[in-house]
Amino acid sequence: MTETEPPQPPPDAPGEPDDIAPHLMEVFALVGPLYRRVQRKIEQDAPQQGLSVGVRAVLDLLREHGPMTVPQMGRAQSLSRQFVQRMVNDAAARNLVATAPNPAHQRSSLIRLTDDGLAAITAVTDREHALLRQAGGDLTEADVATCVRVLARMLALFDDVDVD
Amino acid sequence: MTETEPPQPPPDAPGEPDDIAPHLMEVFALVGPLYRRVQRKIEQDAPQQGLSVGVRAVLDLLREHGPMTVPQMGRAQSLSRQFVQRMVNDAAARNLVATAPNPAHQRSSLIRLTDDGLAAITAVTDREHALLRQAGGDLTEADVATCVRVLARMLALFDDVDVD
DNA sequence: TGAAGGATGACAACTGAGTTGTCATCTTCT
DNA sequence: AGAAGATGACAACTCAGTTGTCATCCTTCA
Repeated sequence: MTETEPPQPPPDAPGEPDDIAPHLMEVFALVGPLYRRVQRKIEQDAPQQGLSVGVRAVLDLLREHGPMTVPQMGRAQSLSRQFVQRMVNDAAARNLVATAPNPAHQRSSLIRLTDDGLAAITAVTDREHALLRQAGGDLTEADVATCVRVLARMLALFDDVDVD
Repeated sequence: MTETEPPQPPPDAPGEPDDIAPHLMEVFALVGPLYRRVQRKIEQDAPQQGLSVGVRAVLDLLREHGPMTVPQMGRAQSLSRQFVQRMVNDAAARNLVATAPNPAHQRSSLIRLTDDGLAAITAVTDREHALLRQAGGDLTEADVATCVRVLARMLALFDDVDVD
């Protein structure tokens, strides 16, 4: 980074020992740029597969969770049902996913990964694993676990923001 | 969250004790939804001020860093110069920022917060502080600091992704 | 059993963030 | 002085994601 200063939180009232709100603001400040760069990187990394972040998210979810319906995926990622549907349609057009009959629901079929889809998402995540291994450096698993905990906590805070 | 499962990283080769790459992938998985929800929340929270995330980022930067030029801000946030310029123009049209002559550069003037701008960004961040205080819960400052460290590390990884 | 109300798929229009491209002018470097 | 780079201005564009609407299907309950 060339000119990015570490954020200087405005001076605190020294009377409040663990008001962590300003520190959480730093997290926000980091999440924005990180999200943008990761998005750009994903596009750069997988132009041949033509995996948009949306399609990628769908494949990821299916690999981790097994076959699901479109609305289930939307809820799981707090994305609109319609958007997920569009991503699934995209993926289906490329033979990355296929529909399987849903025993529990006639109208809403299960979406599952095809072999092509599994190969595609595996290739992408393998590449990312390799990249992230470089990032490892001085970070311990505990550090990362803590980070995940903090982010999850913040995410939960915004849970009430609903969709659809 | 209703249906979000904790991500199940695909089984690892057990021979590598601290391959943290899969855990960093969890961070990715969290950053996306968090970014989206925060964005939505910012809009909801400040509709009266009409602060888009872009304008908000500009005001934030100016408050923390003092007057800067547009290209400096772009580099600091890894955003395109042109985009930042548009946000600054927006903000200037609402009298949230003003241009000051730049002693070091005739063409590229310094952008500074106006009183209105300071009031606006202060109001917004105060509201956010209040929100985040709720999130505090069982998180310690050390936790959050660790989180910031991890995110910063990941961000640095993507530093080469350049703009303009 | 038969509505009523909710969930789903399909399609379209829209917003907002952010980029890319281009050109003219201004600065800086040699 | 001249070349190369930085800046402002403006426009076109992409991409993520939402909102709205309608018709069909599923579920529940009186």
